[in-house]
Amino acid sequence: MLVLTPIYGLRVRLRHRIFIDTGAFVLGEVHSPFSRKLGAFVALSDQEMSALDRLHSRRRIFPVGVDMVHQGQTDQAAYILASGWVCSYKILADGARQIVDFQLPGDFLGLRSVLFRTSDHNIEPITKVEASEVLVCDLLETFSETPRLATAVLWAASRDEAMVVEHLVSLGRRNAKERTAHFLLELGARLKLVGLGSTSGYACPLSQYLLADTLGLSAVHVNRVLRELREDGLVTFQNGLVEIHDLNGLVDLADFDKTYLDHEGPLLK
Amino acid sequence: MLVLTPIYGLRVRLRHRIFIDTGAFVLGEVHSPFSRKLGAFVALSDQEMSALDRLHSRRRIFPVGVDMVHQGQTDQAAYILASGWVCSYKILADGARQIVDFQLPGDFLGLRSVLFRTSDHNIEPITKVEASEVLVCDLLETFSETPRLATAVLWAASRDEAMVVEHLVSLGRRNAKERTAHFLLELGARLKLVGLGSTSGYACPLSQYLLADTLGLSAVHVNRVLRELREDGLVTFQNGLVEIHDLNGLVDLADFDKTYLDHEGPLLK
DNA sequence: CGTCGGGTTGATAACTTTCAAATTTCGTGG
DNA sequence: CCACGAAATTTGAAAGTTATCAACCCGACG
Repeated sequence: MLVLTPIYGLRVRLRHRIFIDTGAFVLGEVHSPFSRKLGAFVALSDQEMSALDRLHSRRRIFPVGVDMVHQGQTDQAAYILASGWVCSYKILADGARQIVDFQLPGDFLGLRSVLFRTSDHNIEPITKVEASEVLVCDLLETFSETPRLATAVLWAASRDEAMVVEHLVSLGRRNAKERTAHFLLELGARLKLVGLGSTSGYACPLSQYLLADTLGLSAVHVNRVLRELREDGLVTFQNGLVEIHDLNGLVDLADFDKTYLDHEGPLLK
Repeated sequence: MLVLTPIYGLRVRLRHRIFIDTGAFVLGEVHSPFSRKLGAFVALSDQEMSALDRLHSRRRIFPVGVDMVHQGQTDQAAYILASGWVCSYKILADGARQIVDFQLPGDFLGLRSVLFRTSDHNIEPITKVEASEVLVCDLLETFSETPRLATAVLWAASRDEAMVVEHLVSLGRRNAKERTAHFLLELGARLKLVGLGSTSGYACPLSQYLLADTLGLSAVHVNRVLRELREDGLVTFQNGLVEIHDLNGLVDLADFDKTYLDHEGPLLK
């Protein structure tokens, strides 16, 4: 049920021509990352699972580099990411960019912007993206038919919010190394939740420039920090692959909240 | 109707014994900052106004320095701040603190934590605080009777969220001076919305330590930055009073989004 | 092949913190 | 009303962190 069949997802070419899948899955054959993630919060029945899958009807594809949403754009849609990664960011007057958050497969996109109508940030695909457009009415209908799903979505949304806050804390009070470590751990925890990674590593399509704009650093410094982390035997981030060599060391360095990593079963039976 | 009668709010003693009120108001005689703020988003009828005022029945007082909410605490309540300032913050393992957000009179407190049940941050009063405890059921009832209020509250919540994001951007991509300027402007805009300040200044009970923990700086550096801003003729922050001497200069320096400052009438008639 | 977008490294500059000490302000008890 | 101690502000000097500039390398791709 959870076998991932790589077909058209982003692929990372490694030395020696090994391919690693970063998020594609075949619809219909397996449950989506979205169901999988929600399933981690609330134990879902088959009926609830299929109610979720029905949300994935209006499938759309977005190419790399073309913004899905612009600052100030109205007529927002909400999406569920099926495969690929996107980032939401803001641009300052001097051209500097700050990435606020990434959305990974299984994440909801623009849930709030729909309510608020206008978006105050840009959203850009990092990789080729497949997403299901979700109409507000469909969502509400699903919620009223299967209320436990509403709980699960709310839970997921709260987690996203908590992550933005943790990101803020990182920028304010962690140094470059701690910040980078924290970010890599968090990414890992999120990916693990949707079956795209483990505590030992994951495929990651982010360039050092993207990392820099996320961590509030310069790309050059990100490079140095990654080297230090590598030399310390903590993590390796090379060729699109993050390998965690010393989980405890990293968690320790980053002051990472382990509860993210550790919940195996659903929180709500 | 909007006369503010200072009675028991925080007062700031200035040179020459001038007192400035920072948030007290007499309940019953005037509408609360909360109604006032929501009124800025959605034009409210008298009936809606009084529906709001009814939410203020369970009044509670919190002294300075005693946390209202602890990290990990369950059984959350939601509050509407009537007077005084509070901050929400996180503490890192090494003892460093990052303030995520301030709540000012008229702000909602813990709206989300109620849903999520446990709080992942601490909340502490900066000044003596008066807040109305709001029961979820009362809130929902109010919303169903006066749906436009739900819109307004949602609007306010979205604004709060946007502010956290903007804060994150500041920490990531603005230097100390820009960041400080941005923060002071934002605070001003928020206070103006509830009638506690104008574009020329406001009373502010924050110490330089609090500022430092907000801006991700050291207290010493905050002090220097404030001096620079003062010497540049932009703002003055002394004796609990922020005076904006060159609004355009500040807005320019901070790359501040003026739409915050400029909406005079309600956005939704 | 040549270009182009990453990645890597060194040298230098800019920004921010830390430490230490003096000064001012504030609250409280006499 | 004054005096005292605690807390907050202010300033200087030195150290640490991160950015910027410049150069070079490498693999992918047309």
